[in-house]
Amino acid sequence: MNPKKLKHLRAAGWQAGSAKEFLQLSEGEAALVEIKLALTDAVRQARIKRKLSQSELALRIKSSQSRVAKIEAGDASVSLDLIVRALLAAGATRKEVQQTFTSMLPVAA
Amino acid sequence: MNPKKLKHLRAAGWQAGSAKEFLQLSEGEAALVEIKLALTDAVRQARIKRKLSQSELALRIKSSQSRVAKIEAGDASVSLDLIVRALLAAGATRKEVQQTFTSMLPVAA
DNA sequence: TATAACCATGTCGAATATGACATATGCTGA
DNA sequence: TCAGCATATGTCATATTCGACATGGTTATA
Repeated sequence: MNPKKLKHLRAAGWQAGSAKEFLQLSEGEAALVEIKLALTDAVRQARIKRKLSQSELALRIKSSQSRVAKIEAGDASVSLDLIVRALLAAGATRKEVQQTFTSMLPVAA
Repeated sequence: MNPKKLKHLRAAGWQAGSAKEFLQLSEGEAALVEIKLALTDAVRQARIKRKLSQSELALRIKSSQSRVAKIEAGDASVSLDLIVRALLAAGATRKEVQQTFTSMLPVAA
């Protein structure tokens, strides 16, 4: 399975359920991917809202422009830790992070 | 200060003995730590609620009992990715996680 | 006591994520 | 046209995180 295809699948309009089936992800894995995507979208939105460049955001999290680009591109090599650090550094409040995160969780088990 | 949280902070690599050093945490770093703590608490609560042992949960995420113990202990070597995988595998619902967040001390921003 | 189930903690080689760097593309204003 | 800035993408040595294992503590049941 090639995780990099995820971005292209999404761009092509694939929905979560079908992408999950196509990539043969387990329920938990699929949910984690969806959570990550929601948070990476939030990173880009927060960064642009604050008129920060990727380089400026990279400085705040002591990382590099290329890695910020990978965060926003949904690159498979990026950890959830780094995504959340970037989101907070982009000015999102912890409450916003919590809401973005929990909104992606299942309503019932 | 809550001794359990103290332990978690120390495990996360911070010296929680002095307020001076505590203040050297950036807003984002502090927020990330608190988010992680809330989620590790949620993992344990969800696991126990469903009467799973650490070994059984470990099986579900293809990990080991020792790593599940470290997740729940807030060990610094555990990634946010793994915490969330465990949370999902433990069958946590949106409401449960929201309640775990809410049970934390309210923090401005 | 003893046996078993469960959990905590330390260690270690292997696997994965990291920042840095090079370089390409695209866009905008002089 | 072109210079400059922002962003995208690939590579790589290093740092971090991983599962696995060993081991000890606690509790319950016989």
